[in-house]
Parts: sequence; C-alpha cells; structure tokens
Amino acid sequence: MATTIKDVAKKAGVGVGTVSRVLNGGKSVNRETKQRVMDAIEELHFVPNQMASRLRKDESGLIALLVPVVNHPFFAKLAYFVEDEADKFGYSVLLVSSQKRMEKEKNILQQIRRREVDGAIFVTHYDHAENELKDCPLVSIDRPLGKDIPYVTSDNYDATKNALEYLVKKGCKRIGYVGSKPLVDSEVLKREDAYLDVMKEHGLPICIKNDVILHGDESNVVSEFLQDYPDVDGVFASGHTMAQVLYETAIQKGIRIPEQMQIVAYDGSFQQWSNNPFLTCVEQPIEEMARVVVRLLIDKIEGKEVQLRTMLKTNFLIGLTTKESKEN
Amino acid sequence: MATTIKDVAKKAGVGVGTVSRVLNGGKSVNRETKQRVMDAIEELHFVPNQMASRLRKDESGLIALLVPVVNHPFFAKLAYFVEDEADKFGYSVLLVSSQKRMEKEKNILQQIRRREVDGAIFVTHYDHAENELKDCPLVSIDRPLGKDIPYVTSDNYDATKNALEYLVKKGCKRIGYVGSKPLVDSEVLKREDAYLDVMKEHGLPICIKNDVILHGDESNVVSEFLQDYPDVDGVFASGHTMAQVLYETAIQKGIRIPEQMQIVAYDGSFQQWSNNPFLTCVEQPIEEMARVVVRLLIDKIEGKEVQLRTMLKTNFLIGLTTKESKEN
DNA sequence: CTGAAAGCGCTTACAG
DNA sequence: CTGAAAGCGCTTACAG
Repeated sequence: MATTIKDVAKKAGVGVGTVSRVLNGGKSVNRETKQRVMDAIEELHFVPNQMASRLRKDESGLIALLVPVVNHPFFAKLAYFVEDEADKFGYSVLLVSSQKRMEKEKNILQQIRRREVDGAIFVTHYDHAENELKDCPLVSIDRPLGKDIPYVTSDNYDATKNALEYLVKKGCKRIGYVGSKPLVDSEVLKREDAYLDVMKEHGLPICIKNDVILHGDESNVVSEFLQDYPDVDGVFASGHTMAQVLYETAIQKGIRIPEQMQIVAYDGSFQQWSNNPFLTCVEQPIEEMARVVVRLLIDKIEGKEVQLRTMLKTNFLIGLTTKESKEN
Repeated sequence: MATTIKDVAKKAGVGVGTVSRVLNGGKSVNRETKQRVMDAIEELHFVPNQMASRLRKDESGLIALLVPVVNHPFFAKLAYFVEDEADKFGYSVLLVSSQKRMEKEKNILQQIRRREVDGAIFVTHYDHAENELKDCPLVSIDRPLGKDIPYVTSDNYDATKNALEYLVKKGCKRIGYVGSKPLVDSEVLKREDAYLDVMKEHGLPICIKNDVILHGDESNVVSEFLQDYPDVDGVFASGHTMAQVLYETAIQKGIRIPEQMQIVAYDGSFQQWSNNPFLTCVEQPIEEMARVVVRLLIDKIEGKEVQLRTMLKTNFLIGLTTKESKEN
C-alpha cells in the first residue's frame, strides 16, 4: 500500500494533524517538529494523496477548456497559453473538444456541479439554458454565454472595417467575404456587419458566403464561394483556416495571388512560425486573450467580482497576399 | 450545502449503500427500491461527488497528455483524437505543454503517484531516470521512454526512403534534409538514417541541417539551411511546420516551387483542411496513432499486458510541391 | 504549538 | 436484496 500521512505521523512521532500542517505551509509549527516531519516524509518518499485533500477542501484544481476542435491553429494556440497561465496559478487544464458533441458541454457543467472541475472556459458553445449555467464559474471568448458570464473578445468590428478599407485602398472593386457563422450570439457577427457597412459606404457589391459550418468543411465553403463569385478581386476570410484553404484553393485553380486576388484574413495565428507574415491579416492577441480569460475564471472561482466584457486590441499585419505598398 | 447520497437515502427511505448500488449500475437491487431511489435522485437533483468516489475507488478518471506545444498541427491533431478516444472509455484528458519546462513532466509523474491522474501519454519528453517511471502507467509516441514503456510509431525509415526516392525520380540532383533532432532516442532519428542511405546509394551530396531545436525556431533553421545550401533542387522537410516554413520562406525569396525546388514533407497533418493535398508528403496516421496509444494506456492502467512497440503504416501523398507526374 | 477526533461523500465487504 | 458500519486519506476546528 502507498504510504499515508499516518505512517509519516507515526515515524515522526507526531499526530497526523501536525503532518498535515507541515504539508500545508508549515506555518505555526515548531521548527524542530517540522524538521522531524520533513525528514520522515523524505525517508518514506511520502506523496500526499491529492484526491483526499481535494475532497476535504472541496476543490479540484482543474479547469476545463472547451473548444470545438483543438486541431485548429487558433484554438491550439489558445489552449497552449491557457495551460501556461493556469499552471502559474496551480490549476491543471482539462481539454475538451466539443464540436459535434453537445453532451460534452453538458457534461462539463455536470462535472462542475460534481466538484470534478472548478470552472470552465467555453470558447464556442451551444445554447444552454440560463439555469444550467447558474452558479458555475464560467467564462468565454467572443460570445456572451449568458448574461452574467464574463467574456473576452477583440475589436471585431473595427478590425474588420480597417482590413476591408485596406483592400479598397489597394484597388479592389469586388470584395468578397467568406466565413463561418457562429451558432449563437457572438462578437464574431460584427465582422459581417463591418463588411456590409464598408461595402455600402463605397458602393461596392456584396459577395458573401457566411454559413454555420463545422470546422473541417472550410474546403467546401471556399469552393462554393469561388464558384458563386468567380470574379472577386479581393477577399476577407474570417478565420485563419478559411484564409489558408482559400489561398491553397486559389493556387490550385491557377489564380495568382495577390495579382488577381488579394486576401486579408481575420486571425493570423500561424504567423508565429515565420518571422514575416505570409497572410495579410488581422492578428488577434491570442496569448493575451488566453491569459486574461484564465485570470477572469480564477477570480470567479474565488468568488471575486469580475468585469463582464474585456475587449482587446488587434494588430494589422501586412503580408504577401495583398499588393505591395507603393506609397510606403 | 450540496445534496449528498445521505439526503437521497433518507428521502427514499433506504440506506446509503443502496443508493450507491443504484448509482453504480443498480445490479442486484430490487426494481421497486431502485425506482424509489431514482425518483429521489431526480427530485433532489442529486449529482454524486466524483472526488469522494474516486478517493474510495483510488482512481482519478484522468489521463495526462504531454506534448511540447499544443499549437503545432501534429500535436493538436493528436490531442484531438486522444481526447476523443479517451472520452469513449470514460477518461478525461489533462493537457500539458511541457516544452521548456522539464518540471512539468516530473510533475505529472508525481501526480500519478498522488493518484491525481491514472496514467500519461508522453509524446516527446526529457530524459527521466528509470526508477522515476517505475510503476507509472505510461505510454509514448515515437520514443521508447523506458525499456518497459510501450510506444506507437510509424515506419519512419521506409517512409522517408520512399519519399526521397520520389525526389530522385523527379530529377533532383541536390537533395537537402531539414529537420529538428529529437532530444532523446527516437524513431524519428531513422529519417536521417534513411536520408544518408539514399544519398549514398545514388551518389548524391549530403545537404543536411538537423539540430535539436525548440518548436518556434523553424524559421531560423530554414533560413540557415537555405543559406548553407542555396542550390538544392529538392528538400525533405522533417515535420509539417518545417515544410510550411520552408515553403513560405522560399516563396518570399522568390524561389519557384516546384520548378526550382521540390519539397517533400514528413507529416502532412494540415492536409485535412483541403480536399487535395498541397504539400507532397508522408502522411502519418495520426488518428490511429492517437487511438492506439490511448487504448494501450488504458490497458496498462488496468494492469493488462500490452505490446511494447506498435508500428503503423504511413501514406504517401502527392501534392503541388513536387513536379507533375508525366508517367501517370 | 500540537494531539485526538470528527468529518468530507462515497463504496464495499459483512451480516442478515 | 439491503442496512449498518468501517474506511479511503486528508483537513480543521477544538481543546489544551
């Protein structure tokens, strides 16, 4: 059997309470006693059973991160920094890919109730009844999960507007929008708003394809988009994957980029692998979003008051998928 | 306070043991009693506290997945399927990005001892003392973590050889190899072996850059590689990111692909987003690797005997980074 | 500063 | 089939 706090207590000649106190900081324990206990721990190679301690303290030390799929650059990068930040505060991260599986989201909600996890970060999500979310420490990204659930987002409207204005400035006359529409109310919807506004302002035609799709279907969406609007000379792609698929598909069709078609993307997460941006894109502050959202969650878990909406600034990066700046 | 098994027992007019039996399958419980208990559970919205049950049963229901970084297509895809498979068996996945943080790996080992997690999958890893790994349910990918630790791999040598022969067939005379060397003994090393063998066989020059690097440094490695061997007409890139960075860097330098330089990659994980492969590459069976490794781990956790080495077949995909097949 | 004891919420032989 | 009881390994008032 594994050695327990009892064995340590016996060996050190103290009560189990004292061992526990040493384990939890050792404040208010006599130096000598403490040393004896620590020696015993050392000798017995004692490792406290976390499960017992958690049961007692009624906390799990776990937070769940729900993403549609992890194998997508945006979510992967987010997961990376969420784990990094959580680790700093002593939390571990449970990874859940919930796309196609609404039950998984419900499960997490259950797990929170069961004290299996302390809280959760929903990046995207299905629609849940308000009362299911009640009393669960939850935070989200881009979407208001419920009216009391804090979330982090980026300046979707302004950034998109800015990106589209850039295409206009680069001479585009027929600008398309290709994206995947969120299932529920989301800040991401503002990208489409911005598109419609900019087109209207400049009197340009609307060439849009923005349906609710699953990750993995970008290829079909792009094909249909190019079929419906074969003559676009500029495209705003909502999401890095969409942009990448668009780029590849265009290349395969023999469309020259940026000569025949310029591309601007929202979210340029894969840039990190290169020193210079390849896609011209709106860069979301993914790392900061991750760190902020984790801290929000921990504050909620600890019962603190937190800000409901945090908006972070994006960056505009000029890459090779738009025409060279002459005026620069 | 949360409602407990006791409340349910009282409400149903039975003992707590009976409630527990109903919760755990309800076998050998009278139908009527069972119904009464279930009604009580329903009425009280009772959710069992997992922590207590785990303490009692001495199992956590958690497995840890250690990758250097999640935000890399290979690891992200692996993480996705690991979670999917683990979920089928009732396990949740703890995600840990251990690059740069050897302590994180040690922590997991500790957590296994503490019964915080039931087992772990190490994809890559630092060197650990054999006795640290002792008695821990562990499995890994591509690397033998220790002599009793099962692992899953792909046919690195054959696949690389095959890919290189393809470049030779496509007329390449100066074939380069750019990769990142694993820290420890690994099946991945066989890719370099295959390269050296093929070059020797065909009397071609060696143009190799294969150092131990961190994920994120691919850009520098590629730049140096192209500087050292500016006249390569074919490159084998070990790893999808390396290949992608190579492609982008070449494009930026004005090198035409595949006319001036053909590229073949090991691991074409991002293919999934397109219907047609973009990179010509060796496709690792990531999904199968993930599912197999999870099942191996669960078998180990349950104390079964498992196969030490599982080798899976790769696929060779022809994309746009090598010259058109004439003979096809 | 420290020990003895109660208890976290469940599970599981043990009797019956 | 089922109840009472012991116990999983820890933590935390409560006395002293």
